[in-house]
Amino acid sequence: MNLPPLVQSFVLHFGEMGSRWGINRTVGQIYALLFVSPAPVCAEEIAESLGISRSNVSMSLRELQAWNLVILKHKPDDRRDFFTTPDDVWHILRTLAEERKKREVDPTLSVLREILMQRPASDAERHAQQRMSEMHTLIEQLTHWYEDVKQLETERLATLLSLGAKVTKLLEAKDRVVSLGRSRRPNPANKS
Amino acid sequence: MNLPPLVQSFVLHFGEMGSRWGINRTVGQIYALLFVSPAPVCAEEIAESLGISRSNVSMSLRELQAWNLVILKHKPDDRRDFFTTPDDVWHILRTLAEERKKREVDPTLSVLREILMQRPASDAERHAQQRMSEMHTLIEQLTHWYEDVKQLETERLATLLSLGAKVTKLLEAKDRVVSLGRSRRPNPANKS
DNA sequence: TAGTGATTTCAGAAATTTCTGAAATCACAG
DNA sequence: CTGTGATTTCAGAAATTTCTGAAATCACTA
Repeated sequence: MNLPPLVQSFVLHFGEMGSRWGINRTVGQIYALLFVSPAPVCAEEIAESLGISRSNVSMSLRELQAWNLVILKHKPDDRRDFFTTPDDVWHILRTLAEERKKREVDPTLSVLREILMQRPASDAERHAQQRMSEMHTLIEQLTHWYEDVKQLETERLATLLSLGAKVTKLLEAKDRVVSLGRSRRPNPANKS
Repeated sequence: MNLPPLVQSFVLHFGEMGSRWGINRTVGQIYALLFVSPAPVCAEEIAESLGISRSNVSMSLRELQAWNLVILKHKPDDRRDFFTTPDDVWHILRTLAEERKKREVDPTLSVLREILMQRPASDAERHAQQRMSEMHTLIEQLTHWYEDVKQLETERLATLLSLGAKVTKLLEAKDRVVSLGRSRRPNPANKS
């Protein structure tokens, strides 16, 4: 591996990190390299920079493409493919979230749903279903929230993020306003 | 493996899923088994139920304990350890988030910070630092948000979740109220 | 203190994943 | 068509991870 030292630390770290997720070392390293490169890089150069075989690069790039994490570029009068990552880190975050959901959450949800359809044949199964149903409910809540907020434009999302828990303050304020409204002009349709 | 069919599907799925995260098949299976079991289970019984060696169970339980995902229980007049998962799925979610952050996010943040302290020795390094700084900023925003909302009680958190993107509506409403207030009683300290 | 049963450790076996080099395929130019 | 260079595929090699059984340790009792 022959890279500027600062880039090398980053690449190596992503390699190690990669294996802590499901992706492997090489894939992580390639991604890191592309992320910090000032211009699109061709496969040959990746292999050289990281000191790995050409074929390994080919397979790892395929993997990254399956994750929608790299972009193909071309230069005029050059048949080779060049690769980059999207510029916008928010965009990258969204892709990552989407892909991980697809791979990790969706299959679990569908298994849970399937199991919950079945009729329990014993107390043990009845209890197990109860637990799975709790899990199912939680995951559904989380994915609904996700589907909802992922529609937001980045700017709004960032605002929301920076507000953090302060939004609850806002909620309280709203509640106060609403109940204030109610006490002045009580709504007979409201049972509480 | 000799389990009620419905439990078995769940356990097998978690095994497969496990390897898609960083944890291995056995750890995933054991966790799933404990999660749906009506009462604490001892190591011997886990080994039997899943058809794996006693020593493998021991090591995997150790791993789960490192993740704070299991609880030890004892029965009177029984020296053996019995294991369960916490009851509350929200609590489990929090633990999971905390541990993954600790293992996946924190080390990355610290590597990024370290690299960003260094003086770039070339244009390539300067550009790389620029990119890493974008990544660093984004991750910091996300972790700040996380540190903030994780303090909320579960009930509030659930409310927030179910609101989803609708909170932005609330923000807009607030903005309207604020600007309304301003136009009627302009604040000279406010430059905009 | 010796004995008993539960648990953990750990070296090596087994399984799985990752990586490579050689061959095949592909896309284009002459 | 034929040649050239880029890319992909894939069988097996290499590396890594997971799993086991035997031995060691531990905690407690008699």
